Amino acid sequence: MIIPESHRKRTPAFNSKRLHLLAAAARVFSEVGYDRASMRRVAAEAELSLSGIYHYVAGKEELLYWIQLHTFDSLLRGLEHSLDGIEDPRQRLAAAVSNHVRHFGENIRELKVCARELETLEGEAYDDVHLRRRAYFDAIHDLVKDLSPRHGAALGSWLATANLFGMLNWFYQWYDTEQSRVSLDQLAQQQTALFLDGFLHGHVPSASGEQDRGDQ
Amino acid sequence: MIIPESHRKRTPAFNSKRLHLLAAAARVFSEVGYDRASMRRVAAEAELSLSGIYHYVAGKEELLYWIQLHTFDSLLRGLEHSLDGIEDPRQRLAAAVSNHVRHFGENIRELKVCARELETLEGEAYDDVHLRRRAYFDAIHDLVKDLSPRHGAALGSWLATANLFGMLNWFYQWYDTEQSRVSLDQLAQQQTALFLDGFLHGHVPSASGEQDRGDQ
DNA sequence: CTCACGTTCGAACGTCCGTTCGGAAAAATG
DNA sequence: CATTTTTCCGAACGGACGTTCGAACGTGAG
Repeated sequence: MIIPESHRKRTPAFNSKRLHLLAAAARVFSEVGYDRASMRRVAAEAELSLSGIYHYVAGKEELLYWIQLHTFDSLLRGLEHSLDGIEDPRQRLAAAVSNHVRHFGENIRELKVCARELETLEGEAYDDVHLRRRAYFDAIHDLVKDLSPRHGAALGSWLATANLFGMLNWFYQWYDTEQSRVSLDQLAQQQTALFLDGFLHGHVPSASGEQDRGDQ
Repeated sequence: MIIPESHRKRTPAFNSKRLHLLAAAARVFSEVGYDRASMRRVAAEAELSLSGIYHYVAGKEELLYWIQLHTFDSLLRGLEHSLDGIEDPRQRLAAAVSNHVRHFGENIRELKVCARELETLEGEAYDDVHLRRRAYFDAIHDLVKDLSPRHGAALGSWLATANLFGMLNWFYQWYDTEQSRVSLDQLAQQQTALFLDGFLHGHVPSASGEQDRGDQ
């Protein structure tokens, strides 16, 4: 996991095939969880033989490692792009939430794996992913700090940010791609309004959305 | 898992010993996750032999089943008790949040197992736990609906409740019993204020608390 | 074509896991 | 006390898992 990225000769399709494998692994991991997911199942999903996997990655842990690394990188790059040119702190936070929700909607399997398996990796691999995770958290935390609420004894910005991540990351527990009646845009708007103004004062331009499934 | 609760003769200490076993299992499950937790490790933690476990439960799944059932029952009973005599919708929600946070603080291992292993059980066992989970969600949802925010096009109460659970349940990802600088009371107050009035308008009576650990 | 090397695979290995089983120890029962 | 039943355990079984290995296959370079 030291990412030596050994420079052996490789066929042109190598990288795209590895991405295909990672996507298949993300599907399996998100469906049954990392521990219950077997390499045999991943192989079947990737249309590869069991041993064929080990030509692209060194082992099961590395599958999770690359999935998480790519996802956090993508989240952070998307965030920076989303914030470009926006000055108003409120709108900047709204853009960040929108970016996060959009990523969740587009790559729900990878995000689910990231949210659920935060403590699975160990050693260098964990540290490596944790660095990205920390950078993303800090970036959002900075946005929250820039909001500077009027009251003197304000809510703790760190605690508020942690709770914001709770709102955003619990998403995968209840969001159902098929039967959801809220669009991702509406969802982002509602979550932004809820975080900034609360349930009592929050409002969104258009109609509200509801679902009908239960949750803890 | 049909809970036949066979009425064989049992020594007086049977129930307390089983609770001791469940607590040990909760410790192991919360530390390494249900799938990585081995019955051998649980046995060691419970100061029992491996095969001795099977005198108290039928298998590994039943350990998880009882932990989750007891926890949700305790949450729901605590909620009903907390709401007793309180009329104001705001204060009722505050009491609910306080109850949830207190349970988390006191039984963090069990709650962590509940939050993390929501989709692990299958069949009747899942349904049985899901019933309690659903009842708890509905109870909180009712409190949210009773808040009746002033604006016409309000935020969806279902979505808001789901996000509230996200705030509350993400807790275990970052709360560190040892080094936390926020008391559980302060935490509950801040989370209530954040949900009701948002980060911009929320305020709590006493000082705010901060931590210094990173998060996704 | 020939050769070298990236790619793929079937078969197998060693390990760890959940569970079972028969009997010993302990406790309850009379 | 004797007898029955609960409680506890060591040993082992069968299976699933991650990984390895050597050989076959495909492909591009000389």
